[in-house]
Amino acid sequence: MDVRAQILTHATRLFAEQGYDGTSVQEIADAVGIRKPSLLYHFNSKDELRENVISEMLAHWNAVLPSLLLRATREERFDATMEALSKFFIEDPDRARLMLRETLDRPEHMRALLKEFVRPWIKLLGEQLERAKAQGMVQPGVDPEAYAVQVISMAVSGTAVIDTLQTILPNDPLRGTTRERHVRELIRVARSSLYTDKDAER
Amino acid sequence: MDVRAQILTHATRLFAEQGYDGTSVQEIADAVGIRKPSLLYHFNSKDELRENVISEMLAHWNAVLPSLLLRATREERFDATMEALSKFFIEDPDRARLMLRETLDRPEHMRALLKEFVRPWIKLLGEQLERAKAQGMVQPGVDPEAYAVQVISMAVSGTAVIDTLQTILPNDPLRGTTRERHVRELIRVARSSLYTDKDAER
DNA sequence: CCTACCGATCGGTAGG
DNA sequence: CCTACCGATCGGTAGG
Repeated sequence: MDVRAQILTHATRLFAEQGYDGTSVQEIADAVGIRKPSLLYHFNSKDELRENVISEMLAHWNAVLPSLLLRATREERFDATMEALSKFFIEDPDRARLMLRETLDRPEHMRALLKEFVRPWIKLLGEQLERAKAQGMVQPGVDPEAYAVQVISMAVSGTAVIDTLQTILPNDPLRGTTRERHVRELIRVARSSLYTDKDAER
Repeated sequence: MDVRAQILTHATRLFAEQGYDGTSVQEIADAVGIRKPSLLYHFNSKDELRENVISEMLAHWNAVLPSLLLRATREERFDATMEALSKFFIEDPDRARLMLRETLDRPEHMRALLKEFVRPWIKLLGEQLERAKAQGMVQPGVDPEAYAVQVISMAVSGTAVIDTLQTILPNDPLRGTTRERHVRELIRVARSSLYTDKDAER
């Protein structure tokens, strides 16, 4: 792996764990095993490094998520899609944490990113749900776009904090680990609050 | 208002907006209108100030939330309770943002706080839902404790990021503002994924 | 609650 | 990619 990629990897991890202001350039350089000025040769400033970390992550999302969301049209594929969406974040909680931190630290920047990368998908999903609603497949009370936003935000923020919630949602021999219980309940909640056909559950 | 309270107020706001590491003691002192060493006379260190900010907020919670959660037993009161819970966070989004930041920045500390202040309520709520489930009032698929955690985490993190989500969930003349749509959908999702009696909706 | 001051660390630059 | 170094700011202390 070349140095640039190594810097991005360690910066992503440290920014997610400690935040941008809580992480020094020195710390990242130490993790990579180079001197601070060497790092600043590859990325001209700490801020430029942060922007590259974010945009690299969004690029990864854009390569994976679209194919996931497109499958969400049909009910029988809903479980699979939600599960994949959760898995995408759970397999690397740093993704969710970084997004959440950027939302808290630079709301205006995040607004621009959401508008460009997420809004089109919400709109598409909203339209599909609107049609399903007209056909009576979706509960009449549903606000399709608000629902879509709700579910995505549940998946992201849920994943970001799940390890900390372990204390209040213990492992259960019958129900599985905290993570399993949390993901299963997330999918169940999302599912049973959407479709009309309640018998299709489980 | 005495100086101590002023310091806490401004520190709460600034920590919520910019984070602990993103806020200097100087900045807080400026907001209050005193010199930095004067602030450090009231709170011996920045860390001590942070601890006071957090514990003051938890004290506020503990004065308000218990009475809310106790009302959650009966279905007919569910809407009112969820609405009050959402309103509690929405009326001052800094509360939610601060909690979320503390969870990201100091997960071990937050774990201790959750264990002490939140876990008992989750357990109680879980037991009540378990009984309601035995009576057939609650859907068979529900994991009561996981559900309770899910709903609270939805309310907290949803509130923390709602202003930023405005871009992807626009105001709608028919459905109201972003906040209204978000809160309404949150309540609908929480409600319709819990009870058996679907006709009681709306 | 203030002035004056401290060592440590911050992001970043010069020059090779 | 390194050594050497910069001014600015950090949290915090002494002393009144």
